[in-house]
Amino acid sequence: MTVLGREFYARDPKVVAKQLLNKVLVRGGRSARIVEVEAYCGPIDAGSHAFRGQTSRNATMFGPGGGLYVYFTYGMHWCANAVCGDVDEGLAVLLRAAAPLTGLDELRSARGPAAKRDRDLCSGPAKLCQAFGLDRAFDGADLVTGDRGVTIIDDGRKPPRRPGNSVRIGLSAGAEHPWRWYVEGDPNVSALRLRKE
DNA sequence: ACCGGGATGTTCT
DNA sequence: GAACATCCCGGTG
Repeated sequence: MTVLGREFYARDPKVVAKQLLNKVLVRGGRSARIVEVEAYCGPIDAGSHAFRGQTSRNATMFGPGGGLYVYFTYGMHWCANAVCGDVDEGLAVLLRAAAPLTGLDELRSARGPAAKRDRDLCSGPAKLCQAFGLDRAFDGADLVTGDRGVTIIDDGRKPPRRPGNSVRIGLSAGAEHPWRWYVEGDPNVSALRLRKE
């Protein structure tokens, strides 16, 4: 039961992404096992918010690894990333889905009536944020120090030896990169929808 | 089950 | 003014 340290995040996000599978996101009494992630690789990645350089929106991505980058999208949703690498690199891993472990009542009440089954609580990046109450107020929090009460821990379960892999979901630019990984067979992994052209 | 469309507002062109 | 790292609901098979 150890909190992931700075050195865990200070690497290539494609490596960090795979290593984050089966780690546990914690906020207070709420916790869930991470089962689906995507890597976003800065200036070389047309699908990344960091592709066109630093702005006020994505500033957290350019901070040190271990930061929590929370952004607003589609007019109503929040998504959370673990920042990777070093200062000014603009690298991150999007937390896409998780398997609820503890604090189920809190997760349910935060998600509302649309979440009928436990697998509806955290089976998508915006659902996960809603379930954990992550919004603008958490952008820039430090996962390493547990700043603002959010952290990621290792409870001893190893990442899958052979994770599922695909292109990333919902992108137009950068859609060719196969930088999504997930725990094969987990019911909380979000549905793979192909983007209409 | 698998589609299609609407909600909703910030960000960048 | 368009795009957007999404979700939910109501149609149809």
